[in-house]
Amino acid sequence: MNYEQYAAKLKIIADPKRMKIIDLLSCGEMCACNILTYFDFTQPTLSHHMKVLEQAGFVTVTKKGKWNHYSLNQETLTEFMKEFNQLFSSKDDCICRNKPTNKK
Amino acid sequence: MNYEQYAAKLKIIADPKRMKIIDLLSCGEMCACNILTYFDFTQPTLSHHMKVLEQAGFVTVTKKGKWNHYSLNQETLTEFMKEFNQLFSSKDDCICRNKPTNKK
DNA sequence: ACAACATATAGATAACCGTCTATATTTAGA
DNA sequence: TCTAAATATAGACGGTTATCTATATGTTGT
Repeated sequence: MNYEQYAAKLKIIADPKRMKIIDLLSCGEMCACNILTYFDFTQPTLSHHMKVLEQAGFVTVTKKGKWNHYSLNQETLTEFMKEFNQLFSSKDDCICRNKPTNKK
Repeated sequence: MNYEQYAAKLKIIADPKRMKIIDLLSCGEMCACNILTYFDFTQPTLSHHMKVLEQAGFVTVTKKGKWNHYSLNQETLTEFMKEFNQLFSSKDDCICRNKPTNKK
């Protein structure tokens, strides 16, 4: 488990707006202008969030004419969830099994 | 699911140092000065991280003499994981089931 | 070709946060 | 009671980021 790497992915999810976007997409694809109706921020802000989600691999975009259709990347999400579930479960290679001698 | 509330909790976990602290505690309690030996930041910084983790309920502290002994709050963590697993699974009350008519 | 609509980019701003140094507080032992 | 060790607090700083306005780019239909 690479802390830096996984924390970076978690940070992308740990935003209420992006969480809501993922929830919106969980039942099927939506175009950007439709997603936008669920929020009170501006179009460039949505564009920014979608780019972040896309670059992290959580979301896939397909351009149809002037519309961007977004959908969840289930593979990435499933893998991400699996990693998360292992985060706090005890593991053989846990660093705490290799502690230096306790001071106290 | 309250996005603001859950995102706030997620943000606390989404820090590589705090993730490592949780990993360290996953095999049992440790005192602050011992945890500190695993990092290259200063003691006040650790104090800050522990306070954040404690206030979020992820970690419990018991003071023994001059030492602070920290341990994971398994109840909170388990509940937190459960919520996370429901995050991206389709739900009856998902907002996407209540979409306004698609523009396109 | 032009108008209208969907999206992207650039640049600015304000808030948040992880970290530091300096210092205070608390506790144990000599 | 004095010293040393563990921890907490205060305040400052720099980097990141979510947001905005203004504008550009791309696409469709008339």
